[in-house]
Amino acid sequence: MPKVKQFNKEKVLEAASTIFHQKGYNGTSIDEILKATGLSRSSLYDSFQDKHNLYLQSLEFYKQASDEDMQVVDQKNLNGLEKLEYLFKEVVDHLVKNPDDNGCLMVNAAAEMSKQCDKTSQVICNNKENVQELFTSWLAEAQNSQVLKLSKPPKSYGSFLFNTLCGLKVMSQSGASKAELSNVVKVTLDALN
Amino acid sequence: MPKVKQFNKEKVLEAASTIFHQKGYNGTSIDEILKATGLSRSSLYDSFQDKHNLYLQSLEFYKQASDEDMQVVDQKNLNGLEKLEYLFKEVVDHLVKNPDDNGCLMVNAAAEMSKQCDKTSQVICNNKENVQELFTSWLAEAQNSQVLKLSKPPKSYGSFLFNTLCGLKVMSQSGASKAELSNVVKVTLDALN
DNA sequence: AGTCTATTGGAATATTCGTTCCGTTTACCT
DNA sequence: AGGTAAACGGAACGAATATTCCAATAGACT
Repeated sequence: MPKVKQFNKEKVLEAASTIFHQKGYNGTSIDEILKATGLSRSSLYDSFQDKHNLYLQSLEFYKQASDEDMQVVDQKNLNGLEKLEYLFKEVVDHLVKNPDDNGCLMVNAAAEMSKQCDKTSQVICNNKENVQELFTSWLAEAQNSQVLKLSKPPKSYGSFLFNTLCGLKVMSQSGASKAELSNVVKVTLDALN
Repeated sequence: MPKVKQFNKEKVLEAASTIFHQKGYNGTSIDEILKATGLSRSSLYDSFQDKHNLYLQSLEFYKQASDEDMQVVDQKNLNGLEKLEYLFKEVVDHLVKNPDDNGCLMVNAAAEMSKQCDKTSQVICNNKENVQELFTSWLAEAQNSQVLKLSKPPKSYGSFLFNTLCGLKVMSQSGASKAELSNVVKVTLDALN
């Protein structure tokens, strides 16, 4: 075998997803990507084909990472409602503490790319379905264990909660304070009755 | 006086805001703007300074137009809750009927530009405050006329409703159906108790 | 030890980008 | 009617863009 790779694919995708997150697809140049990832120009094209492909892989990486975050919450010893409370609190904290992150890559990708790139919109759509299903399962669990008494099917609230989540990520980009975001979460969770 | 302008500034801003809406700031080239607006290259730079300035003016135009839409709803002979119902129904209808529009320029600008351009984020922030205040006033009216009995201050629900609105515009970009969006609106409005 | 080959650095390319510039046009004013 | 100056059309500019190419490198195999 020849010379061995001097970069770690996961680290590269993490750095790439961070800069795409901050500046968007069209707002990020190859030179910026090279600087952010430490990759050489040739390695980027050899290993990731082109900018667009790297973007898609970065999106998938980001989705996978946030999936894992959610799995961690899911495996905590909490009831469904507590999991929701925990997750939303975590989201608000993260949005407030990392303003440079620029909200949420998935939301930004939906805004910038969903109508321009079918593959991007597929990732976004899959993410939406996954998160909604997880929320729905938490709600069903809370209902089964009599923590909640929902007046509508859990699925209705699942998409409602996902909608709130998307909203939070936009509002954090629109000058909302932590108090405001926390208030939105409170009103949302109080609506589960 | 010299030769008279062959374009209408409002029409130009409308066309420009449409294409920025569809393709974003970085995704739209000057050539595309010229084609969309019918402007000549010189007229664009003579009258709008540069691309960035045209973008800001387009944003303001868009904000003003949506302000006017809201004023129309505000002046209808409806109580506060009915105004909310009417507006949200209108938003969902518009999002579903105009998929090519690409959601909402204000949301897309928040995602793409808020961290890159202070002037953009000011417009976005102003819009947020305006809409929240209007929602809050509708809620207060509904409460005063005993249409609603809110368990929290109207302002709390004002930002909650704005958050839902932002969420809808992201979800419509994420593959949500009209039924799903309508469901979100229903759950949201049912939460006003 | 020497060959092989994936990896790498960086020059080079062709396009596209936003912007400037200038000559021409044309409606208004005196 | 003619001079004036704003508006226009389009060529031209340099900078930045994404991508390709090739020579140099260096680790793994025989």
